[in-house]
Amino acid sequence: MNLITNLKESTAASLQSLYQVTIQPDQVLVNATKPEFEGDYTIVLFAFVKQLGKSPDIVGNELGAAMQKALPGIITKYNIVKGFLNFTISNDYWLAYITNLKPNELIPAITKKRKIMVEYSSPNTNKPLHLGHLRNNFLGWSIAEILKLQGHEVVKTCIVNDRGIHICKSMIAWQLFANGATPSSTHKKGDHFVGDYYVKYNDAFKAEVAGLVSGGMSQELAEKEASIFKAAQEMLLKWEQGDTVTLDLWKKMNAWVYEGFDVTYKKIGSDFFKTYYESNTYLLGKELVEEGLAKKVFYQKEDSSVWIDLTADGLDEKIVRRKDGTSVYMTQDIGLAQLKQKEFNTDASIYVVGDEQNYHFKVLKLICQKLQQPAADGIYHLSYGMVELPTGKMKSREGTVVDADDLVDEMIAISKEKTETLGKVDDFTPTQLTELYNTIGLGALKFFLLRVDPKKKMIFNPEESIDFHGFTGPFIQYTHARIKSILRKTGTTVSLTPNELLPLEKQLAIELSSFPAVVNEAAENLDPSKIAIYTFNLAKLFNTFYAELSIANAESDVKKQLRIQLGILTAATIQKAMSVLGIAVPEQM
RNA sequence: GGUUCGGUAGCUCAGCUGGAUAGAGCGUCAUCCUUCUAAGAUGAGGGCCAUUGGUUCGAAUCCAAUCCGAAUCACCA
Repeated sequence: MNLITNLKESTAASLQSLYQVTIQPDQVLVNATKPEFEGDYTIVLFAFVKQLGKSPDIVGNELGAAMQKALPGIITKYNIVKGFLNFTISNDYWLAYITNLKPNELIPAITKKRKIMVEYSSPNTNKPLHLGHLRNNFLGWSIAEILKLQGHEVVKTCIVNDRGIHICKSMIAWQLFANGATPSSTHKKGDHFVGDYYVKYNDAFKAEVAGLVSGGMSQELAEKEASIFKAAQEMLLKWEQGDTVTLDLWKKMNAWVYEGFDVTYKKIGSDFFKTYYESNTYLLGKELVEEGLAKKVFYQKEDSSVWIDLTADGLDEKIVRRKDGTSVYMTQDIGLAQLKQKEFNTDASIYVVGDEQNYHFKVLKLICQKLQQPAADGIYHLSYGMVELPTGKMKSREGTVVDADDLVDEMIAISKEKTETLGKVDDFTPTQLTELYNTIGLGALKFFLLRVDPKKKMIFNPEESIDFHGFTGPFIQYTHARIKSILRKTGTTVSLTPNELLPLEKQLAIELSSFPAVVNEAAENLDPSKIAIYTFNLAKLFNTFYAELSIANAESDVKKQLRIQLGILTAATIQKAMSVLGIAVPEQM
């Protein structure tokens, strides 16, 4: 059993037998003891003191003695300072812990396995991926891996927004301005090629509107009357009517985009078990509306449009079917939610979508619950904040975005440059070097985007390149490479039983022991940053350990073997933790 | 205006189910490579935790009000 859980339960049991009070183990607060006090773990006594009407010193002493008796061989001593009960855990406990821990069994299997869908990425086929998509992809992929590490079954999905007026805009612009150019004729990546025409559309549109406005038309009217906009609208209509010429163009241009996306996804390591296309799902939800009307969850207005009244839940009225009988975004999404649940029989469904859609998902979940859809309670919106530039928001139509491909390439180029300057990998083959540059460049980028709380918006300054020192991916990768370098020299065979433990060795053991709890926390909060922070702290601690104590030239063989074991476990924990962030750790760098 | 989310060091961020003297990284300054990889370590400096009031033995953390910022409140997706 986990030591902290053990301490909590033991505290509750001791309080019960000492004072006949019932306290839930969860209510016992166990902290790591602050370095300036003696001990390893601290129990805060104030909570019980009040209830018992005794002084903290008396409760502390009685509880401390009882705990020591209850956990023989684990608690060696205790002290009380101002209402804090500090326990010192025996070295033997930690030595046994280290000796018995297996590098491939760091995370205990959970008992309640669930089937969870994670939907992420959600690209539009009118533009290439940008920095915001990267945050989405890394978050989605990572949370899926964290849940898998815990033992859950995870289905990664992607919904591609491949239809609509915005797609028609780039199609129109291509017809008008491309002269039959293609990605291969211009040597451009397909998604970038198409994205350029989306920008061209907006330029032409703006110019046309400006012309109309200077001719005396109001801005609002000009935006509706611009011929290029009307052409896009007309195209959407043709698309919906199944016009073959339009559909062919649409298929052709989308194919270019997918070719480009594939390259990017492969590079950044995103993968999906199933991809849904909005062109296939946008009509979903029709029967659902009927069902909702029958269940009296929805109601119909005079103009025959269908609505749901959520005012009792503190929200608004929401339309679910237009008067012309077509379904809206919300209805499609409910339909898709139902489809996904049926297809995969999921217990829970996580949507990785930006926080501008918080309201949408709140409503989505509520409607699914009211319709009594299975697993409606298992809908979670992993809401993340925008990535902004120092100048403000990124806008695709204005071309002020940090492009995903460009950024990835730049990170890899920087890692190449730095690696060459340091000159530590002269024995690598060209293939190994390419792989290493990718590993480090992507590691820096992924760590940068995953180390902060997902729900907070973050600012990215393209002028300052992403760091390779300190709280970064490469720092952790470096620590791993360092450990592996030592282990290559010392070997990894451990046979002697250790018998003493220095403070730094103990600190490492304690840090290692908290990994499963960190994974749990990350999974419960859908927050990979918890793992990023933990891994950084572990690496930092190891580096201090490394600077203070020698492994290869330890004081004795027993010490050497103990430290080899600590090295093995630290490397394994770093590797595992980084792997769920999507970051590989090199053997040498 | 309603709802939701933010405001912590010069910058980027932890800490938020209340607990001991508020922590990292970057940047600045100073030390440490003839001993396991210096993408490292050690130290210094840097704070009215937005403001005010409340609850409490104890508040960055909880409550209320105020100020500042963002998102949303589409028959767009």
